[in-house]
Amino acid sequence: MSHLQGRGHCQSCGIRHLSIFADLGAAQLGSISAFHPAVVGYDSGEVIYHQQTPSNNAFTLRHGLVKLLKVLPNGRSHIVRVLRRGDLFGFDGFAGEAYNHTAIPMTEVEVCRLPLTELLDLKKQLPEIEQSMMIRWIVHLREAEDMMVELGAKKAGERLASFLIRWSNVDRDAAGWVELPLSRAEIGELLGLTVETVSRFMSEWKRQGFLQEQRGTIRMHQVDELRRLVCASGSC
Amino acid sequence: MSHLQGRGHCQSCGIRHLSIFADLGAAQLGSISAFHPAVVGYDSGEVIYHQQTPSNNAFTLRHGLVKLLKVLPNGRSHIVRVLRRGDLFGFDGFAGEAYNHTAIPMTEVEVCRLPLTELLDLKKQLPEIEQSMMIRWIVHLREAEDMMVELGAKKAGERLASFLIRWSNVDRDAAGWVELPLSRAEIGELLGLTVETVSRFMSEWKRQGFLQEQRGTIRMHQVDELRRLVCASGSC
DNA sequence: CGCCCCTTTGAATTTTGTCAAGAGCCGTGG
DNA sequence: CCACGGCTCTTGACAAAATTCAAAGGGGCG
Repeated sequence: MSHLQGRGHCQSCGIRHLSIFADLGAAQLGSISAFHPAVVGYDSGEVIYHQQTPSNNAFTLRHGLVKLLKVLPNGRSHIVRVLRRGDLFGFDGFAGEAYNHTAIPMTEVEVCRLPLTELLDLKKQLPEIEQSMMIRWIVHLREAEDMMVELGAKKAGERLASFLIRWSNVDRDAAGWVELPLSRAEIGELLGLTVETVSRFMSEWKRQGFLQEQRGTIRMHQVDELRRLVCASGSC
Repeated sequence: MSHLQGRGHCQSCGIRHLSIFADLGAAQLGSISAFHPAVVGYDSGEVIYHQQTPSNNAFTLRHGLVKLLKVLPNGRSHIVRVLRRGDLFGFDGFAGEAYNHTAIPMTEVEVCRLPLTELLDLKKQLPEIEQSMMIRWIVHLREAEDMMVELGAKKAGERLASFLIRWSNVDRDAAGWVELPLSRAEIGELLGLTVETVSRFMSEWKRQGFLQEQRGTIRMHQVDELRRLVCASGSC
């Protein structure tokens, strides 16, 4: 069950450097000292907010992973984005709109709940926050464009390969292992494929030695091989 | 060939009400009186800017249609968005990034070329502009999310149908006709389909009387029929 | 241990893409 | 004015890709 964990102190927050408050100087830090967003914990699979529900709060992800997904009336669903530490989400209310997607943790998570009215005030007062949010929007837009190309112009193997390559470029440990806490079904929902298709390619690549996997952790053994094989002729 | 048509006067601009300057009050209009963006004309098929090129100008589309597309190294390409009158585009430079896509007119067009440095100043001075740009980014992000669902979770017929339905909901004349200045190939690039697939569905629907077409203009004769047929079980 | 969920794999089927050819349309230049 | 070349669009036949259906294997957890 979700539970309030208390009030956050943005100034001393451990992930402030990843948040929209990252660029505040010492002088501006005082301005946010009165801002104590609720820190809320959620279990994997709970709903942080639901699509088409009024958007009154934005959130910053403190740790864990969150998926943003859209569900069609017929039950099919598509994951629109996977969020990481420091990501801001749920700000549709800034444009006067309801949430456009549903936010669900894929692991245990902790988020800061930021009331939009307060956040709007802060944003107006502090140009650094303004700027930081603008950059995030532009970057997300770019990522969304890139994802549309993945979905629209590439085939299954290419999509999966470039997803894995992208994924394994962050948080990879010294030995090259990366946590991949997505089920085959979730990878499918993200890439517009079925579970079976994802599974087939993964198995094939494991057989060929391009990829290793151990309980939710993968290692790209031969990124170049995989890239060459699947992204041949410049599709990745 | 593209050609400079002179300097624009934002205050009296005919499409100001559609632009990021729409919400300025009489008082603020003076602030932009010194801002005279170049007005530039382009022919269909020219390049306004090219992906991976430094982004120093944003643009506002005055009339005509522009497609934003991404080309993969292997030549495959995908249309990421189709712009209409009043749309702002090419602002990647705000995030310090090169253009993420290529902008090409699909008709003769006229744009205002807005130097990012000047636009940034205006944005800082006038909260209305700030606000207006923020809302646009959020809305684009929502549209991008919706498009990802189209591409990832729907099949050919469903994508095409919902595209046509969306398209015909704007600029439809009294008799129900809408200009559709996209070739089958372009519709395909937008929806992640081949020319042939698009053509097959269109022909089929014309045969069935759901759709009429005359030299670049279409009419959805029985939107409900089409919706029922193709979007059965709630996919649209 | 047994249950449940996730994954894998196979086989059949559907969907979409590919290739090829012909039809329609339009503008150019003879 | 008409013929020609270069387009886009359409259509068919076939191939490839991906989904669907079905069944079995595996691992974690109560």
